[in-house]
Amino acid sequence: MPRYNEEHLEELHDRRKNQLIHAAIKIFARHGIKGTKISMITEEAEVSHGLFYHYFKSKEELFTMLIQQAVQTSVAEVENLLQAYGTPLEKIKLLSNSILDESGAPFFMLLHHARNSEVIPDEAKQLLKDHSMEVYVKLLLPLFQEGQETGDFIQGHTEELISTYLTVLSGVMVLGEGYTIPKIDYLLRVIS
Amino acid sequence: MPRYNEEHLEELHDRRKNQLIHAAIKIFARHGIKGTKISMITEEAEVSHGLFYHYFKSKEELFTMLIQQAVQTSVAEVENLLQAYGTPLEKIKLLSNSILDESGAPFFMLLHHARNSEVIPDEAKQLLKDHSMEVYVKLLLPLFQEGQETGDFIQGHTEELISTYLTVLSGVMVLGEGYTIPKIDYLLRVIS
Amino acid sequence: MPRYNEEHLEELHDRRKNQLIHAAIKIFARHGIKGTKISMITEEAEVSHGLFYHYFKSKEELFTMLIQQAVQTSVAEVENLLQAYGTPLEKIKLLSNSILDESGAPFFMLLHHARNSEVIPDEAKQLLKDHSMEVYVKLLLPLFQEGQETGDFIQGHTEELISTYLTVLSGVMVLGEGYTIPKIDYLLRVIS
Amino acid sequence: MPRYNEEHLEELHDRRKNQLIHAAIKIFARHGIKGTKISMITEEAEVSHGLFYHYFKSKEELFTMLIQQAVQTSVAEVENLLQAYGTPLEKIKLLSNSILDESGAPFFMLLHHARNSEVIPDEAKQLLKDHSMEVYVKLLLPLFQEGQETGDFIQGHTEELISTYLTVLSGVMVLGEGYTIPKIDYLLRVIS
DNA sequence: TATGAATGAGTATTCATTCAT
DNA sequence: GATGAATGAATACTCATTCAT
Repeated sequence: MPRYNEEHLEELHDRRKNQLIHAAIKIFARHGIKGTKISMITEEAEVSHGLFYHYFKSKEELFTMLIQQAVQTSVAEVENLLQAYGTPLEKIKLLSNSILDESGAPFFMLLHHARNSEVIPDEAKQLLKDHSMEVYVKLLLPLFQEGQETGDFIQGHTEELISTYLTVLSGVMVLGEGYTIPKIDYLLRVIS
Repeated sequence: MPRYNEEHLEELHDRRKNQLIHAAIKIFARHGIKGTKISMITEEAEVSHGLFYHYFKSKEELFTMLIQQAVQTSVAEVENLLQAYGTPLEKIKLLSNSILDESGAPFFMLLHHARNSEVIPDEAKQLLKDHSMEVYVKLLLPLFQEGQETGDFIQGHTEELISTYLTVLSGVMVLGEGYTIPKIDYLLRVIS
Repeated sequence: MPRYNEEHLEELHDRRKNQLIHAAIKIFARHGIKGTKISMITEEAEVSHGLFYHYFKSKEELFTMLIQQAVQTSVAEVENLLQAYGTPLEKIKLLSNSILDESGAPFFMLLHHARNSEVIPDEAKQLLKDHSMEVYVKLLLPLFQEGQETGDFIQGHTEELISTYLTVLSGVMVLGEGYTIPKIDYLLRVIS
Repeated sequence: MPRYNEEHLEELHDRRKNQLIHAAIKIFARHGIKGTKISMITEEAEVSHGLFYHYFKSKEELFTMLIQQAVQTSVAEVENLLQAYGTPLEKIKLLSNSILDESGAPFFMLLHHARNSEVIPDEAKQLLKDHSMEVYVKLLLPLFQEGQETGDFIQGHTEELISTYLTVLSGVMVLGEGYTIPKIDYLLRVIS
């Protein structure tokens, strides 16, 4: 048996783990918790199903972890956006684009499944409760107010405007196969 | 020989069946095929689980039937719409409203689950294949062309415009709890 | 509602009951206890499945009753045979014929299923224990001894001879569809 | 990577599978398809019920497979017999013996249940249709013709003679517990 | 009586999880 | 670590039996 040094082993460990995580995101996003079998994940990752349990304690634990990551990442992304240069419209366009490209979808689909699933772990439920639309509305409020002042965005109830736009964005992201993601300029018409 | 008339029996039969169908739509819409247990449906309908199998052969059969109904109903609804009086914009507003109210959501969610489920019966898969966005785009094409001519709708690639609007509508419908359905006038901005 | 007199009603009752019994014999004979559903019996008798329970307490009770009848009838038949006129060979030919014709088969198949079934009621098990091959061997012993003396039958261990012949007869009766019942003269060669 | 070699694993797999197959033959032979529960098979094989489904897709699939094997094996056995040395009578005695010993019974009982079962899979039904008595009659025809010429067997319609003997043999095999298998010389009297 | 809707115990099957190798 | 055999809790489905009409 060849001997690897510690570092190499750890790297291998992480690679395997990421392999499984990526597979899990993909499958969970499409099929939800109940709809995905461990074997679907391990087949996607091209490992044996037994190996799953070397890296994660259970299906639920992994699901919860992914939800947690998704929540954290998304809030961070919005916060970053606010620091960026540009007009409010440009920033929202930036945000929309970062969501609409391929990588954004699994995040929304994961949350979507979490929200509509009977069986998600309590911990995940709590995460979702703390992660309602309101959080984003609050974060984006200053930006939208500024946009309404500059005339970038249409007038009207600001919170409602934000919430509407995010809902449209979320909906489009959640649809999955069989639908073409709309061009961003169409979507921006909702608010500008 | 029975003491009550056949009609009564048949009516009873239909009532029960509808009770179960409504329960099933509600549960399937929320949890998908894998996520719904027969017991969830029968509890919702307040009958024993055994009774389910007096009315349907299996969970899959019922699911397929519901998909079939949904597809048929929706096409019929759009066709009806085209006959209605009013400007193109008014008609689309009518259509949107009939979708956005409570009753429309389960239909979209059902189709959504069907599209993303691994386990749906072959028959249902075929139904979905024949029921792509294209069908609706084709149906609505004359209406949108007219709308573009009258200035009701924005200019540009008509098919893309229809497809975009339907995608936005579908997305919003699919989200389920935790999101507020946007006001229709916001959505109409996408095309008008 | 037309009123029937008592007698008529009773006659109707008996007719129905016999209808069900005949259906049950036919179905039990072919499919055994576990393999026959109440609905198979009631369909054969062309009544609703609910009616079954107006006449019999349970599937098991009916099965046990049929076994009991079968046992009693068969012993009686053999006893009658012994009183008949004719040589031993003629008598055995008579017996064989009465078994090999259509009506005999269900009896053997019923007993066959009872013997090989895990789930038969305790009462039926007891009946079978008391109704082993030995009973018939004992009944037929004098006849066969006489037959061996007259040269009708071959020499050898008499009980074994009887038991062998009855086994062959039973086996042939039990086969059911897909087999042609052999001509009796072939079977009689076993003992004569 | 596994520490033991593939061969070992495969051998283990086969051993388990055979364990289950033998248990299944025994139980199916006695109780038929409907009468055997998976738990009866797995208890006989001393494994958990879940393991059954690692090796077979369903109860029906296993049953069909066993029927198929039985059919194939039996035809092969008869064909081998024809190549053996000896007089026709000796060959038939050989065949009868190989059937009458313990191992032959389950085969006949399996086919018997398959023929009389309502619920056997279509595939199994087809197998049985192709595997009627006629197949064997045709195979054995030359042997019996030779036997009739040499005087080993009695004169008369050859096909009928074969079919009768096979029926007697089958019947005896199908009876199961409660009957003693007759001595072969008695059975051979039917044809010699 | 006669019917078929309704119930629930019993069985088949699936699949997350454990564990020997 | 890696594999896949093994287990058993959870769930789908069947069918004998009851009961309102």
